Amino acid sequence: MADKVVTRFAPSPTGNLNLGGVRAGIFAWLFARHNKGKFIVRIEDTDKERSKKEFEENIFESLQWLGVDIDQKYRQSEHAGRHEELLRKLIAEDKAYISKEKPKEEGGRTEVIRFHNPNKVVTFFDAVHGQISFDTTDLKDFIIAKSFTEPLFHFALVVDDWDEGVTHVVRGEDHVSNTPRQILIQEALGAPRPEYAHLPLITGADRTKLSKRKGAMAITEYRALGYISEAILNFDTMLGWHPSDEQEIFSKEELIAAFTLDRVQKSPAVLDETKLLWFNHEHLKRLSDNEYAKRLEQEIDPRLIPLLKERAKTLVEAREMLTTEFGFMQGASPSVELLTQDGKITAEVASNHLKAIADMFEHIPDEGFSAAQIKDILWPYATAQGRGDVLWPLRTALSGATKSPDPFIIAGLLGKAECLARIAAAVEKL
RNA sequence: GGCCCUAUCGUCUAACGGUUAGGACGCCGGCUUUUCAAGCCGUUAAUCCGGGUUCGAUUCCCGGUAGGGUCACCA
Repeated sequence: MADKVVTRFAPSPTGNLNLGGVRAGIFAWLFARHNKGKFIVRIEDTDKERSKKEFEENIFESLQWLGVDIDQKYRQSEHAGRHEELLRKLIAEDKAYISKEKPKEEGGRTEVIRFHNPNKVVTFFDAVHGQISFDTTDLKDFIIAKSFTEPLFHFALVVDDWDEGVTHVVRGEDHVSNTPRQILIQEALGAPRPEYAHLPLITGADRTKLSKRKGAMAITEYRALGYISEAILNFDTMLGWHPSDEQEIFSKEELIAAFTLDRVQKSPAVLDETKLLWFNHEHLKRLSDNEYAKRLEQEIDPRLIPLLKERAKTLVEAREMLTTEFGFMQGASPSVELLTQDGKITAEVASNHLKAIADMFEHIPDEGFSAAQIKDILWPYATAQGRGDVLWPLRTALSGATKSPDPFIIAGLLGKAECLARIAAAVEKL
């Protein structure tokens, strides 16, 4: 523990980052930040056929959006010289050799570099699973490079982790079975063994690993759907990790302060979008009004923000509400059916109540025309006359909508003159 | 199939040998300023099975079963 903690996230740029993939990055980063260590992102681009620039960009864009700050960035291909050097060294020491092969496919290569497997049992300690042992004999003399300039990821990864001083390898559980061969390479190279922590997988409803093929959404798609980064970060962390108390909503700083590897779950977790929606709403509610407006990225009456926070679970939903539940801000033209609740209230009753309300409104001074004030004045009347009969016509006269906030809030928002105008228009129709 | 990992409400999880097995999401029901949300209250719901160890197992051990991961000249 004397050494400074160094972790890394090593994605291959072969697809957009999804909740499963980024989880390894988040945990490695959380662990580094919690221990005041260093966090590295290394793009594993040794597979030139499948690696794409756009995916690399998507990875960095997603991390940045989530607030996962990076101390150092590498690209594996930048280290080709070093990989070749150590490949030659291993061969010189007879720990690896050039192997003649019969090509598997048309035009395949006839030579590859294989590792001299010492055929031993490798035991390592995993921070989440405890001790794990493998007999590496099954691995045979596995291939570590296609050629001196084309190392395979097992080899390149070990070299890079060593050179970059990585002390803790935090990654998905799908890598446990890769670990023994990487340890063998480390030992041949004389590289130190880092600590390992293999995270449980995140699965879809079918309980298999999340993958783009099965429609796992990219982080950037969640953003487009109106999710905010605080919620994604919090939710993704809670999938497979749990604090010692019952707190559920965490800010980024709280997550860093609370995160430890020993509270990481051993078993895989199913991704539940419903709970994500709840997390999103909770974090949306916690945003300051200013911040909320900024995230909405559109002009909005600031008085609407607290109401939107209460009702909308995503930013997209909030934007939609501006034209539905809050469409009354732009005007209202209720039908007679709406005003009378499809005839449940007679036109005469509705009309009389509206006239009475207009009269009461007239007597409220402009500066006292607030939701609370209006309610105080109207409530006794509504209670005496039948709340449904009074409040429904009023709400629909003002909103023209089946769904809206309550009539007092609407009235406060519209102001006295507008209310009187809309009530008069409704009375006219009845 | 070999090897490895895992196993508590539908889902995320708590309980590091002794609890009426706790919380959250969802569902359902109720209440509320009788629209729609939100909010509040409540209900429903779980230790995979079988053996041990122990005075006592969700917890420790073994076996079974089930699920997953991995077995590339991908990462």
